Amino acid sequence: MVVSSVLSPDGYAIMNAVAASPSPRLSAANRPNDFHVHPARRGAVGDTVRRADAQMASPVSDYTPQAIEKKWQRRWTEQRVFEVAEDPARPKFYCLVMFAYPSGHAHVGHVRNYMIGDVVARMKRLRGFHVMHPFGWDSFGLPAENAAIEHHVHPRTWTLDNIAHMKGQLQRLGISYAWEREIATCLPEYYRWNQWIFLKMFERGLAYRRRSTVNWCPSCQTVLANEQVVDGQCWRCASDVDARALEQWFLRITEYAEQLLDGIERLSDWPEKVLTMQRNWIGRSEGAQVRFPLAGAQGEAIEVFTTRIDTIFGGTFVLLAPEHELVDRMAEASEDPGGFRARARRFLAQDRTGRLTGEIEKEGFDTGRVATNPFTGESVPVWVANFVLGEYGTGAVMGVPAHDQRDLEFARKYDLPVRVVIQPDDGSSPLSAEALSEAYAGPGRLVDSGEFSGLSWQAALAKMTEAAAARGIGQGTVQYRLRDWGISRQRYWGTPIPIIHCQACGLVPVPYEDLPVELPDVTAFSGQGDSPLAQVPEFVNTTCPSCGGAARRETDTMDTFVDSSWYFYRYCDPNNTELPFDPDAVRYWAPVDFYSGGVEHAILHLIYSRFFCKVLHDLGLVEHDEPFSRLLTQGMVLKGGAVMSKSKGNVVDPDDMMATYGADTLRLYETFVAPPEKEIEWADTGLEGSFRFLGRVWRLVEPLAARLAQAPPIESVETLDDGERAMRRKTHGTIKRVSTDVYPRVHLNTAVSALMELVNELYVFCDTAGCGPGAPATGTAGRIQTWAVLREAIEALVLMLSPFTPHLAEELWERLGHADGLTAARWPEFDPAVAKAETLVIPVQVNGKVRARLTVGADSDDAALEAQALADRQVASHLAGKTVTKVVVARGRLVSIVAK
RNA sequence: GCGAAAGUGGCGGAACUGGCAGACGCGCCGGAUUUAGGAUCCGGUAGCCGCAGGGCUAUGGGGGUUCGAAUCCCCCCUUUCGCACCA
Repeated sequence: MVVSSVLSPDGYAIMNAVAASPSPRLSAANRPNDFHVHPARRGAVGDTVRRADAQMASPVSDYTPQAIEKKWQRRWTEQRVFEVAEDPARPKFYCLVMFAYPSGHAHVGHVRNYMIGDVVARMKRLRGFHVMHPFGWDSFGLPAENAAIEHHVHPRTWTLDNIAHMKGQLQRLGISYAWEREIATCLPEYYRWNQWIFLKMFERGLAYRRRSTVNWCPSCQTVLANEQVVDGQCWRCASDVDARALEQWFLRITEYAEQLLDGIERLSDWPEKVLTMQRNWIGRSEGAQVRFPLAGAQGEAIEVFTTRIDTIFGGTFVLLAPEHELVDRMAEASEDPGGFRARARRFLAQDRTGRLTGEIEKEGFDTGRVATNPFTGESVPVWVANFVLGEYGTGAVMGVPAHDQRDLEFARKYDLPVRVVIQPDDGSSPLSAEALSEAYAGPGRLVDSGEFSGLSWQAALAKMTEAAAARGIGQGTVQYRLRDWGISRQRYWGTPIPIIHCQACGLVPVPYEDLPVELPDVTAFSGQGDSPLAQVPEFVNTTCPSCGGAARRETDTMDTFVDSSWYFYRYCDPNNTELPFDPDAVRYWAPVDFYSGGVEHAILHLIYSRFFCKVLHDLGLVEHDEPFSRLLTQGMVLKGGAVMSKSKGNVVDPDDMMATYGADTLRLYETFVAPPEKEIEWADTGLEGSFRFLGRVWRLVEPLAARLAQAPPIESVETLDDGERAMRRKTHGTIKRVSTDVYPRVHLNTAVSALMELVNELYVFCDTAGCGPGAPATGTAGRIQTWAVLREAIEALVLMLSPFTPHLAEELWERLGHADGLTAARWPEFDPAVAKAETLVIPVQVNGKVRARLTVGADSDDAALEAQALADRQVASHLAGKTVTKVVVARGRLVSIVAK
């Protein structure tokens, strides 16, 4: 699906939106003219050049980025240089940046994101890889719907206009995207495959329905997203928000909990930080489920989950979550069912808001029922407690106040018994239940625990779990913090869930051939009442595909995280009308080799994508089992200490920067200012420095370009003088550094600084060698090889600069006589023989302090170095009156002398 | 509270496997050029002492390992991020 060729259902031509002219700010008519900062070129390369300048009287072009950038962007588009198709003969590289939510305008924070990907993609391309670098739009979601409600603009119009504008911005930045693979998740050509995958999951029992609570505004009669709840109140009408239980759709991600956890071990190229966050999110804990028989209820028992079965003899009460299914039945059987329920309900409400605000006082009430601790045989009271969670474990816990802080606080508050069953065995004084002010959760030995007394707590864990199983009162089990993924949204701007509700047949999947279930064209968005889709009778009323009777469509739409959980596969085959993607195309491109994006997606997006990958793997559609080989989480761009956002009004627009300095300067600055992972505080002042550098490159290369294009190749090393060999050494040293800094290290800032060093050295070289534009072909030194050396250095410079500043590089490359552009060029080859130093400067330490530096031949042996160091005048003066006890020679690096 | 990452000049940052701390850039100072400003080119720029050769002190603080520590180990402080009644 190519966005620019698609007509949306309401006839809105996306093509028009996408092809809209660039921002008026940049149109030729009103572009600021005062940009011209180089009225004349003076003294670029020292005196020689100035003299030459005067002789030649040739007009010298200034660096005028806007003209250059426009020229090359047009050429790249016309020649479709970034388009790629599968080619098994060439090594592939899939370079991905997180796609964008089309919020309206890109800001310099987005630019930084996309620049990291573009530098890597462009460099890999030059290194001979077949690079796919796609882009697209995560274009469903709440903001479009909010815009519809507030400004009466259709979400589709709002979204597509934003896409058009942002696409223009990205194109003006010269990012090397394979635009022919562009996708937008809000188009039926995309979202039908969300529906397809959903149906596959439904067939496998991975998509299911159950009751779950949502935020409900009683006044607007509508469901609210968390972000629409402000201080517990509706964002629109300020009514207090309620909890309401609805039947909702879930994806059974918990089925993959173990696989998702195991996979983390193999993600060696992900940041440790992200892996830790994912591990915690999955939250595996091993423990046991134990049944506490409920008195007065034939055969019924309360099942509790515990990670500390070793403390069970100290379990003096049982706590139920307010949402526990027993609570309702206990209320029914109690003397005052109404009061009972009211107390439980109060906790439920409190729990929701408590989660949003932070702290809640621990509270509970006695159900009046008792259960039996199956290990002690004692009767223990059953309470309902607000801090026990229905969704974790079994929704019930045993209260062990001596060894759990929350239980202790609870027991003290309600005067429940406390019993110490673990005594520390590190020699500290024994614990007593009465004096206990803090629960003891540390190691120790069991006491007052019947036959288990005397065991270490770890031994007891195993023994007692075994015992529970043997006696039929429990078993060892594993719990996850991870919960199933609720994907139902009572929203318009999302993927309709392809299910039909039939009175007779129940939940009936929409047949595959009827996909997509398209969004109806709702025009009025009030933000009130039922799900918007439920208000469209033509959409809702349908016939059952199974029995042909009257039926209703599901009116929930999908969470937008579904869209983003597999989009990277769609890029591999964006026009497929038979399947979400051709497995062969994905086999060639996937997994993603390099994925870069914001750390804010470290958990949800990345874990959902990993989940989808594993499901698609089980469906036989993909072969690999992890979607992203390498992940880089890039730092945010702050302004005034805050993330840029429209609401904060601290957005820096890249168009403003481009108008003043050009895209290349902005690109260079954002990669040079800090390492990619680090967050940065935006400051305009640094841009000047980057602009200055590019001007310096231009003034170095452009006047010499025509001459260099005629320069011969380097003949032989013997013909070069010291300065020329030194220049080549610098050139190849820089090639080595930049080659590894850009990838795999992705230390883009140090790559740029290496290039700056090269330019500095080139200026000095030109000055001393007399290589001005007016110099004779043989150079002032009469050496034709000088030009050969210079050509090698400057071509390497231009090539290595090209991932960062592609427009400038293309222009200079062309002027250097390469008519076929950088697309046909190859990354410069590093030659270790050339880079090898002829002499080394070796520091000499005496008792750990540098006292001298020796200039020695690169192949001096250790004995010679040691002798030379000891003979040094400075060293000798520091050794006077002392005895040398030890000399360490680190070959090629340093001599360290120890003396007393 | 738990987990993770990070603390280096006036500022952004560099130092790859333990081997010359401060690359590169910003800013600032000086010089050249210029009628002037701007731009450009050249030089200087961690602190302290010294006329100088040179010396001393410095990578959040304190200990340790080592011939040698920004880097490794222990303790502490600070900051940022993530999760948080998870049984």
